Amino acid sequence: MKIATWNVNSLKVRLAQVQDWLAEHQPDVLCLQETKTEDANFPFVAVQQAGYQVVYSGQKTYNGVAILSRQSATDMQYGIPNFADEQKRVLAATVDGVRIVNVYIPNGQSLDSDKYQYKLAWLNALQAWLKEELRRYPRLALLGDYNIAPEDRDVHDPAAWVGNVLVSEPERAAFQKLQQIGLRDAFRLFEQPEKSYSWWDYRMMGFRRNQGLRIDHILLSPALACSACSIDRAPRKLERPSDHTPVVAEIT
DNA sequence: ATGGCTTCATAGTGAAGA
Repeated sequence: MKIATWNVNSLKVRLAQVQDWLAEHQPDVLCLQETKTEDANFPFVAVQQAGYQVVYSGQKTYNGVAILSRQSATDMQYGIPNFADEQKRVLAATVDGVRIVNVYIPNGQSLDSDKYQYKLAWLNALQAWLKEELRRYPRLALLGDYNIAPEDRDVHDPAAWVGNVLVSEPERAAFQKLQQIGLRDAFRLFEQPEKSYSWWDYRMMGFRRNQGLRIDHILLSPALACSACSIDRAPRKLERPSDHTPVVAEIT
């Protein structure tokens, strides 16, 4: 089963790229973040014509998540249970016996921002929920834009990023806490090229100079075996790309 | 250099992203 995650930074702008990517890679599941699309405007006909079913939870301007799947999704969960949040950042569903949890974790903006406190509280609620969810669904995959670079090797210039969101110690601790409840970083189960990133700043020719971060991840529960995991840089080279690129894993 | 791009909502710029 091939599963993937991609922050598209507006599904409206990136729809043709998503269609092309689906046709080329034929994933069983594709989790999208930052669709920035209200549910009433979701392009579900285009997705259906590409051969996929889809569930989505979106809003105007910001956030928005969707799960595209070959087989139908069941037992949908919108948002983190018992965690009040206007922002559409979480969508879970079961596909082919695998619990797919699609997350767009808050950015945090800066360490002194209220949004950073929101991010840490959000991560705490996510971890508490997933601990329960793993009991209900031993076969679980957590995919999405985490807005956390787990280690210095996931950062093009760690010294330049000190004191920034995405790399701070509390954020990395939250990531490790997800690993402590059993989730494994699929990407790090395999030998990978050095300087592997999933996001590059639009500015300063970030992609051309490979000044990026690895902040999009696929975490897998112990019950899921994984035979491959890679980052697909190709869509980042297209005209009008998303600043993120897809991460793909093959699980059984 | 608190910039630099891109998106959205909006109708000239501002917020937000990472």
